[in-house]
Amino acid sequence: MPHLLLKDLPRYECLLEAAKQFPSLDPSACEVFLNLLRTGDEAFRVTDEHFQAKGLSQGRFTVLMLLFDKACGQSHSCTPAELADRAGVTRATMTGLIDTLERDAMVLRKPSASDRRMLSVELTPRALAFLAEILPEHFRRINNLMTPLSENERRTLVRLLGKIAARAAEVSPVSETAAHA
Amino acid sequence: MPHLLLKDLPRYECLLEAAKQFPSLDPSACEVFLNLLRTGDEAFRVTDEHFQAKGLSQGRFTVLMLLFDKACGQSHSCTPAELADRAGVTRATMTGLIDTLERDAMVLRKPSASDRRMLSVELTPRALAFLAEILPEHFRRINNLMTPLSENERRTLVRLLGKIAARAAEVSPVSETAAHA
DNA sequence: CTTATGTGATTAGGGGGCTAATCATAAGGC
DNA sequence: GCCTTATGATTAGCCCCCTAATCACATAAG
Repeated sequence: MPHLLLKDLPRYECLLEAAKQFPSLDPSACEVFLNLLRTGDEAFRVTDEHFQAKGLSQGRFTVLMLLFDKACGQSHSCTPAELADRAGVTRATMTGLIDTLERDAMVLRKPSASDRRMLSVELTPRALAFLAEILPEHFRRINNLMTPLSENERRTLVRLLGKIAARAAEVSPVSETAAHA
Repeated sequence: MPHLLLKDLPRYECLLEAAKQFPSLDPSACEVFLNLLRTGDEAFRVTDEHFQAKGLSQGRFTVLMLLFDKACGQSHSCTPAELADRAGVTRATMTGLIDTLERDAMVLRKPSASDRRMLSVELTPRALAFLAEILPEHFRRINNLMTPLSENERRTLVRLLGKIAARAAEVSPVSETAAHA
């Protein structure tokens, strides 16, 4: 779901104007920031539109992909805690996602033999068929979105985004509290 | 609030591997896509962290900024419909946002004199003082996030993001249905 | 004037995030 | 063995987003 954002980005001249009122405002930094958030949202929307048409949310898609990745490896299952950790959501949220996926017969909860506190979550055959149906179109949408960029531009973009992401990780590291809770 | 996303991006080799299974998967396009969404989320988090500490959400901040922009111009107020339109959310959502802002004494609802269906929403002095307090730190955080990029790199990044955003607007234009509902 | 239609705001109900609290089971110290 | 502590999953309750339905008022047609 897109973040709430100004639909019309402030124009550069407006930023220069506002900078007079707020000395700490750096117009070029703000411009990058606003464009980054908006483009991220637009890109998200392109794929989310497809998911919604198929009755999927981004959260449910992520869970299915994590389990699909597991299924391609050796282990066929995963605990809710591991899924929450890898998806970057709380365990409470993962409980809710698994609830709706189970209701839609996409996953199965199975008790763990070794530790009776734990569950193991598995994809159903229905989920595998569903993913095989939607993934090609998903990738096509991503390709289509990126067609305006040459291979060279893609490398540049990834490099510049990486600089920002690395800086963000320094400035406000993802808290480890969730993992300990 | 960040989109639910894989915390650990698939590495490039994994994308190449997965491409064998899905012919429609273009590794470089996917790489840009995943980095864009993740970096957008990280950037969002840097500012949202600050907002949350001040008891603000992104949605409420956007509404305050829209009204603040109005207040800097001539008109001191705005209808909920206009706010919803400019923020890119539904009117129902805007009703909820205004509810919580009014509860926190940040905005006032006033009946319109000319049309008794309409309201006008105004910032309170408390909101103005609040914005004056938090905005400098908000801009500082954005500057800090962008320090790794030179002015040249910023221009490049904005240009490349613009290409994607333009493509997204072509591929899946923002529906006008919300405005008509 | 009366009625149909359009438009502003709201409400009702659902999804999906979150935190904090709860409950069952494990594991370790005495 | 028993009690404390830690950890897995869940529940309860909040916020913010959505769509669809509702209500009040304006406006135009007959």
